[in-house]
Amino acid sequence: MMTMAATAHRSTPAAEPRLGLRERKKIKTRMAIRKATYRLIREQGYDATTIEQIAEAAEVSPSTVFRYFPTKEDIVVTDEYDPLFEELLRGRPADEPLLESLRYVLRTAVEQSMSGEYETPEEMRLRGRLMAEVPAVRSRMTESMSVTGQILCRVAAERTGREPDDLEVRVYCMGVVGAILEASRYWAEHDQQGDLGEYTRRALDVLEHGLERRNSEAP
Amino acid sequence: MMTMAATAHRSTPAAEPRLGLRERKKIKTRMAIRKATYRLIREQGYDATTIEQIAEAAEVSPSTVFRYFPTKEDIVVTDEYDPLFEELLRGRPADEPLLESLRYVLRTAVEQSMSGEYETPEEMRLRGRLMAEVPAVRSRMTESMSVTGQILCRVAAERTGREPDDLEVRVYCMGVVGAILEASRYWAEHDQQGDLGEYTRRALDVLEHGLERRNSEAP
DNA sequence: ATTCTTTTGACAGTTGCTCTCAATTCATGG
DNA sequence: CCATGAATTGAGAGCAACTGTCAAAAGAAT
Repeated sequence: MMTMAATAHRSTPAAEPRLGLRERKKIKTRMAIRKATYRLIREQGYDATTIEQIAEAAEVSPSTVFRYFPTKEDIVVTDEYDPLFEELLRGRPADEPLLESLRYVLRTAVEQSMSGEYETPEEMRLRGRLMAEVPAVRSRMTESMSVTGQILCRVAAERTGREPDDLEVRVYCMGVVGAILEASRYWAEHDQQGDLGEYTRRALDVLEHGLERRNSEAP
Repeated sequence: MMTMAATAHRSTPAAEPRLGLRERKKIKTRMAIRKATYRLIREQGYDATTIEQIAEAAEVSPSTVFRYFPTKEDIVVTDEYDPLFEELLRGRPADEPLLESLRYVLRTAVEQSMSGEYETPEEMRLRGRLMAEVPAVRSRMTESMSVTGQILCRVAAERTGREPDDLEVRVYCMGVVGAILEASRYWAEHDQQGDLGEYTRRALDVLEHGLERRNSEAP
């Protein structure tokens, strides 16, 4: 999930000697492909950047690129925050209202992604720009959010004692996801100037109170 | 908009002699391409159907197919109900709560599309199946819904006296759209057995009252 | 060192999609 | 009815994303 945050660089380079050489190499090529992609897109734009160029810049074969990422959009979009999202969400008390939990989780997630701990601010800005400008990327990002929606469905189902496939549960969760995604798009379209955290907070307020009520500025 | 309904065959074949020969031919080839596509997909599946085959079956050149539809998904997905949607919506009294207006509009739209007036039930079923089974189609359909969301934004903005680009307006509308889309998906995934009209009604109920309240069965 | 497994690269092929250009078809005014 | 001009089409070349196969190379296990 998260639209704005992704690509966790959890592995401090020489940090986990438990992993075999193979695993470490995989992580390295994965990062190499992404780095190369980011650089090339920054230099010449998304469409002008071909898989071949990416492969050459990352010093792998084109086949390898496709082995690591099913589509070109995925190189940019792929989002490893879903597990964190679920963990944070399940960490909240089960009797807390779902929107309240989301307020906390989203605030935390935004803070973390803005802090530059998981990825550089430039990478974040670039992804935001691409989300706003390149239809294919935007579309892929929406798909990605629907996976997050499924996680939300499971949690919501548990809390309300329903099935995860329950119509009401699914509808509610996709409504929430749609709203949050739109807040992110708003942020991206406005040159990422505003405070994304505040936008998502306002998004949840709207979900809770509807449109009539004016922007509540209280915490 | 509408996910379930599309492809209005408004033109009774020899109905509008006001249009020039050119216009009429355009409409005819457009329909021919779609008919051919539907038939081929029904016979051999979506992926196995190529643009070349479609062109041959519709008796036009491949270039012409692309001239009429920017992508292959669009042949299936393209949805001409947005104008109707906007018309119906604006026909409602301006002081009516937005969700109430939507209830009416969606009910009407579902009825019309189920009645088989605009397209055959088979075409509708096929589109539903593809939406559930083919990722590319589902994705394109989501994009299409976001256009509907913009219409909704404009109307919502007028009614509440805000800008169409207002964050709250956009978030609210995309929440609504996400919820409705999910109801349609639910319907499609469950073999289109249930009552789509009821599903969308329940979707709006959830948006209004949240998840806690149990399925209200009263009108 | 040897086998065995995983990962990789080379390569060929398919398909969606774009672009250009010449030929055809239709609309229009004389 | 015909000539002129505009729109529509078809043919074809070309590009890039993606798939599949297969043999070579690299890491793991004995």
